Amino acid sequence: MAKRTPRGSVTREAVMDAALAVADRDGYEAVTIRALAAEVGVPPMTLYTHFADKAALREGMRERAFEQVVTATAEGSWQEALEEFAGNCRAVLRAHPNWVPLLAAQTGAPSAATLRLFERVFDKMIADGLPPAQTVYAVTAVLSFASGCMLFEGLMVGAGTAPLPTARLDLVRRLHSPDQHPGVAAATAAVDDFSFDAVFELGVRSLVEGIEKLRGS
Amino acid sequence: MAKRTPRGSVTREAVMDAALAVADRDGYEAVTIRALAAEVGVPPMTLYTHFADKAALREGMRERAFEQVVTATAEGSWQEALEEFAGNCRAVLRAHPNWVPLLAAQTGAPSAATLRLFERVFDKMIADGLPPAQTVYAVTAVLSFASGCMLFEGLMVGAGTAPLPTARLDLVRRLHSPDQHPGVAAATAAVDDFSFDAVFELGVRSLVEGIEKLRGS
DNA sequence: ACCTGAACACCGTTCAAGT
DNA sequence: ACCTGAACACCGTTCAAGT
Repeated sequence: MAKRTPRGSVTREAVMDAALAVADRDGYEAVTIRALAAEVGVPPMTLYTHFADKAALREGMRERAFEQVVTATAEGSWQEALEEFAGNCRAVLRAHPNWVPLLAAQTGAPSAATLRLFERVFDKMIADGLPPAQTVYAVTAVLSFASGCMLFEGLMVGAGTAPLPTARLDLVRRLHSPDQHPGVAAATAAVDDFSFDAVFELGVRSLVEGIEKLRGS
Repeated sequence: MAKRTPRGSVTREAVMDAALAVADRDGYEAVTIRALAAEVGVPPMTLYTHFADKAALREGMRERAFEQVVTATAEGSWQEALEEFAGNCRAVLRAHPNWVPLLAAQTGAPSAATLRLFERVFDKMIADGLPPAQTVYAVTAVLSFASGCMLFEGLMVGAGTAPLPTARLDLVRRLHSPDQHPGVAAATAAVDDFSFDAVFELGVRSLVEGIEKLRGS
């Protein structure tokens, strides 16, 4: 599967890191084969030694970025592990808003780092009495929520370019006619400190509590 | 803002519907200006009468697709309204898996249809005693989860091309070495009827319950 | 004034020429 | 055998020529 590294040349990891760096600096769309080749310092066609096509490049970028999420400690309850996991997703994507589109990339086999994280969480949940099957549901739900949250936040604040207060103001301003939508106007007017952090925490906490209830079933 | 429709030509809505049809039939990537022009039956450059650039086209597609979600009834509690809303998101995206990448498109002003939905949900939540500010958090959380769920499902089953049991089997097969990850292996082996529907329902229910708790605060 | 054909500056990828 | 330059078939968009 994995092509061997051409002698004396860059590694696959270095290529993926360079691609992530280009996305960080110039935007997700700027990651072209030619631009990446310039970044790495090799002729464009040489890059195909490290991936089959552009979809494979994106998948490699996504997996490489995900490895930064999997820095969880081995301590604590599964509840804490799940919250830390979600929090790491958020931290990484807030630090690198241009990586958000990678969430929509096709997936391949999970990396060893990913499996190590799942292993730890699954073990804790089973030890706590959760039905083994439900652990998969739990992790899927939390990961989905975290992904959707980041996607939605990027959508509303323009991929992290605007500060959060601006996002709220924009939301209010976008209301075409407050007269026709008094409920929306009242709700948005009452939010004077809207924060995606709060939405994120509310969601993760609610999901964890919902999962906890599965213990008795 | 909106360019006026050229006389005797197609409307903006028709262009967006045609774009959604192309995505449905040939895939999201196949929606090029030239392919869309052929679908509509006009010269490529004529399309720029209806949108400024490709990003605006994608935004128009997303908004148009979202209008299919906003078919909620006016009856029932806000809990039911939120669940119906999330369910509609799921139904539309499962019927049109090639539209999933639209979730990552930049957003513009919400359409009148979107506001009408929010209006209804906000009104119900406020009438039920929820703090007005929290209603925004609630809707954001549910919408984020629904989006993330569809994104994640599309990621795992290849944008709806594979049936769900296959998705589970793939998940298990992707485990590099079951020996090294007994917890993961046990958890996935115990899941003999993994269903994204169940994850979706678990998540939506948990989020709604988490929001309900805000009533007293 | 509005519409749109031709042209431009890209893009991902093929393939055969180089080594 | 492996690497990669040139070439191909696209792409979104500009712009000036048409009406």
